[in-house]
Amino acid sequence: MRCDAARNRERVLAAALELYRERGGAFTVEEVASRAGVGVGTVYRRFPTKNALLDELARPFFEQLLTTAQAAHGHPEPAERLEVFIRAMAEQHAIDGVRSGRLWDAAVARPLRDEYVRTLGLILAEARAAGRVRADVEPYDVGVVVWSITGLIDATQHAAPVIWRRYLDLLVDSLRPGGERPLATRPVTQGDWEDLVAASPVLRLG
Amino acid sequence: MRCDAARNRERVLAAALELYRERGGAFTVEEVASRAGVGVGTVYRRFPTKNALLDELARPFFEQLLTTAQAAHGHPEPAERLEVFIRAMAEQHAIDGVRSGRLWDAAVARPLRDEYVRTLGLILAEARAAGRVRADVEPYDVGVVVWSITGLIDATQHAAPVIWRRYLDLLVDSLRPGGERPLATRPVTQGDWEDLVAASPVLRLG
Amino acid sequence: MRCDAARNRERVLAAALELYRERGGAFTVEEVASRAGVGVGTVYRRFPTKNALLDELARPFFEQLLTTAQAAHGHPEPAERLEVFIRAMAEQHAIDGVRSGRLWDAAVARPLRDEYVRTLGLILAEARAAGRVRADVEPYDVGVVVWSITGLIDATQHAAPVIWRRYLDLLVDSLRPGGERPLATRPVTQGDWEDLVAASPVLRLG
Amino acid sequence: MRCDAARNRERVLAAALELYRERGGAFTVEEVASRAGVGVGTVYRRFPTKNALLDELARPFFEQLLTTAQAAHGHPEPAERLEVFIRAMAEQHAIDGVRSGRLWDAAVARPLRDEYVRTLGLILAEARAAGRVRADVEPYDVGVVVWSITGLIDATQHAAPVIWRRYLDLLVDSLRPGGERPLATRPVTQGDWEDLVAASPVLRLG
DNA sequence: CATGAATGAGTCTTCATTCAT
DNA sequence: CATGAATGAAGACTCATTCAT
Repeated sequence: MRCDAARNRERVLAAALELYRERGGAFTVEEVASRAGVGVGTVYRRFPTKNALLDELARPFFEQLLTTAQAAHGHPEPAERLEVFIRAMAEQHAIDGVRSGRLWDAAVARPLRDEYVRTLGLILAEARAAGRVRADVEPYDVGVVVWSITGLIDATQHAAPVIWRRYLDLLVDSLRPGGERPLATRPVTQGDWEDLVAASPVLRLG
Repeated sequence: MRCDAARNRERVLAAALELYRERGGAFTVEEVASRAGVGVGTVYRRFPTKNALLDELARPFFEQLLTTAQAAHGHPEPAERLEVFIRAMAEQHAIDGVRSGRLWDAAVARPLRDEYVRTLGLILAEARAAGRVRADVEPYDVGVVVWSITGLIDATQHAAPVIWRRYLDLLVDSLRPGGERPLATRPVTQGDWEDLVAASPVLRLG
Repeated sequence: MRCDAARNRERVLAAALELYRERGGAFTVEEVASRAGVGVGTVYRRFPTKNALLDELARPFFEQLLTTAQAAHGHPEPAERLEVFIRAMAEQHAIDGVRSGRLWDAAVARPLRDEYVRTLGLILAEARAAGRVRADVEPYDVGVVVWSITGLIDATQHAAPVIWRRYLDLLVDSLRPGGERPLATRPVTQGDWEDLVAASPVLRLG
Repeated sequence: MRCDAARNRERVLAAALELYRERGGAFTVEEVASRAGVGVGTVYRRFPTKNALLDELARPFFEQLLTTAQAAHGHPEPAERLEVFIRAMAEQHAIDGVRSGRLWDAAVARPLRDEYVRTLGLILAEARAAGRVRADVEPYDVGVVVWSITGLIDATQHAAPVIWRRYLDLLVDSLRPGGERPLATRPVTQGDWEDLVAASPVLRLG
C-alpha cells in the first residue's frame, strides 16, 4: 500500500497547491481532501497540521527556484549571467504560479534559501568582474530586486502579465552601470534579508 | 445626537485603523468595538459589514496620498518633482503604516486613484520636459514603480526599513536618463493598472 | 438584557450540572447548550472553555460544603461536632449528587478548601478536648476520611446507598478512642493533602 | 505462527497495561500498537474493540488479586489473616499500579470476583472465631473496606503514598473489636456489592 | 496474517451578524 | 440609538474502526 499512499500524498499536495494558487491559503482542509478525492483523515495522516501542509508546498517551489538559479549560473557567457538569472527567476515564478508570500519563511526553505543566496553572490561577482553591473550593488540587493518583482508577479500574473515584464525590463536596466549616482542607503545585509523574509505577508488563514 | 454619532464613527474608524496597522485585517469586530469604547451594534450601525469598515479605512489613506502627490507637484523646482514625488509617496506610505494591500481596490478609492494618476501624469510630463527621466517611461510605469515599493514597505517597514530605502534609491536612479537600453515590453496602460489594483493581495480574513 | 443574560447563564450552569451528574464530564458543549435552550455561542460567551464551565460547577458545590462544615461547627454540643460534621458532609455530598472527582482541583475551590480545612481543625480540636476522638488523629486525617467516603458515595449513591452509609458508620466508629493501637504511619500533612487533591481522578474528557 | 500470534497478543496487552497505568484509558489504539511494535490492525485482530482490550487488562489484575487473597488465607496464624489480607490487598494494588476503576466491572473479572469474595468470607470467619474482628462486620463489609482503600491508592499512589498507608492503619484498626457501638446500617449484601462494582467510575474515553 | 492507510463522524472553538432590551 | 447577548455556520483536528494490499 506504500504505492497508493504515495499517490494519495501527491494528490493531496497537488490539490493544496491548486487551491493555494487560486486562493492563497484561504481554503479549508476539507476542500483539500475532497479535491484530492480522500477524507480529511488522510490529509492529517500525512501532514500534522494545515500549516505543515502549506510549508510542504514550499519545498518543490524552492527546489525549482534553486535549480533555475544554478542553471543561470551555468550560462556560457559569465557577463550575461546576472540578467539571465533575474529574468529566469521571474519567469519561473510566473510559470510556477505560486504566490510566494508566506512560503519564503517555511522551515523547509531555509537551507535552500542559503544556497540560493550563495549562487546569487557568485553570479553578481562575475557580473561585476565583467563590468556589467553597478559597482555599488551587493548580493542581497539583487535578492531584494527579485523579491520585489515576485510580489508584482503574484499580483499581476493572471490579470496583466505585461506589467511585471515591463517592470522587470526597467529593473534589469537599473542595475547596469553608467552615469549612476551613488546609493545613499547602506547595502542590505543578511540580517535585513532575514527580516524581510520573516515579515513577508502571511497569507495563511487563522 | 448627531455629534455623538459622528464621534462614535470616528472612534470606530480610529480603532479599526489601529488594528489594521497592527494586524492587517486579522481582528474581530468585537475588538474594534471595545477599543473604540462602543458596542458591536454601534459598529454595525455605522458600517453594514466588516468589509465595509475596512473599505472605509482606505479613504483617509488615499486622501493623504493624493495630498502628498499634489504637494510634490507643487514643489518649486519642476525638474525635481518626479523624484520628490516618488520619495514622498514612499515616506508617506511608511509613516502611515497601512498595509495598503486591499485598500487600493476599495470602492471609495476610485475617484481618488484617478486624480492621483492624473497628478502623476503632470509630474512625469514636467520631468520629461526637463530631461530628468528616461524618455520611454510612461505615467503608469511610475504608478507601478510606486506600487512595487509600497509592497516592500509593507513587508519591511517594521523589521528592516533600510531595505526599502535602498531599493527606493535604486528605483529612483533607474528612472534617470542616460545610456539606457530601450524597454522591450510595451508600456502599462490604464487597463493594466486597473487589473493590478483589482488583483492586489486580499488581506481580509475569511 | 442583563436579566435575560443572567437567566441564561444559570440555565447553562444548571444544564451542565445535570449532565455532569449524569455522565461526569462526558458530554459535549452542544448538549449543554441545547439542554439549556441556547446556542453554543451563548455558552462560550459566559465560559471561555469547556473546562472553565466545569470549574464553575465547583463553586456552589464547595460553597455548600463549607456552609455544611460551618453549620456542624455551630452544633450546640462541642463533643458531638466531629461526628455531626462527618455525617453532614456525607449527606450533603450524597444530596448534591456531584461526582466530586475533578472539582476539588478547580481553581475556584482553592480558597474554599482552605477555609474548609481550617473549620475541620477547629472541630477536631474540640472533639479532642472532649475526649471523643482518638488522640493520634490529625486534621488532615479527617479530611482524608471524608474524601474517601465521598468516593464511595459517588460510586454507590444511585445504586446502593446502603453501602456508603454502613461504611460511614464504621468510619465514624473508627475515630473514637478506646483500645486503639498506635497508628504506624505518620499523619497526613497539608502537602500530602494538596497532592491528593491534585491527583484526584480527572473525569474530564480530552 | 501460533507462537508469533501469542507473542503479539502479549505485547499488545503489555503495552496497553503500561499506558493504562500511565494515563488510565486516555490513550489511542495507535499508541498501543506502536508501543507493542505492531500495526493497529493486529490489535484489532486480537481484540474486537478498544474496550475489549481494556477489559482484558482486568484478567491478570484479578488473578493476582486472588492469588494474594489466597496467600493471605494461607498465613500460618488464622487470627492474623484478616489484617494480613487487607494489607496485602492494598500493597498489591499499589504495586500493580493499575487504577482499578473500570476493571472490577470487566466481564472477565466475574468468576474471579466470586472466588475472591468467597476467600474473604473464610478469612473473616476465622478472624471472628479468634475474636479479632468486630462481631457486626460481614464479608461484604470487608470487600467495601478494601474497595475504598483502593480508590485512595489510585489517587495518591504516585503523589503521596503516605496518605493511603495511614488511612489503611486507621481502617484496620476500625475493624478490631472493643468498645464499638453497634452499626446503625444493615450489612452490605451481595446485590449491593454488585451494584457497587457496576457503578464504579468509568475511566474509559468517549 | 500483518500492516498501516483511509475514513468520517464528532469535538471544541471562533466570529460575523442579528436582534431583544 | 446604543448595547451586548444570542446565534449558528464553519473550521481545524482526533481517533475508533474498517479494509485494501
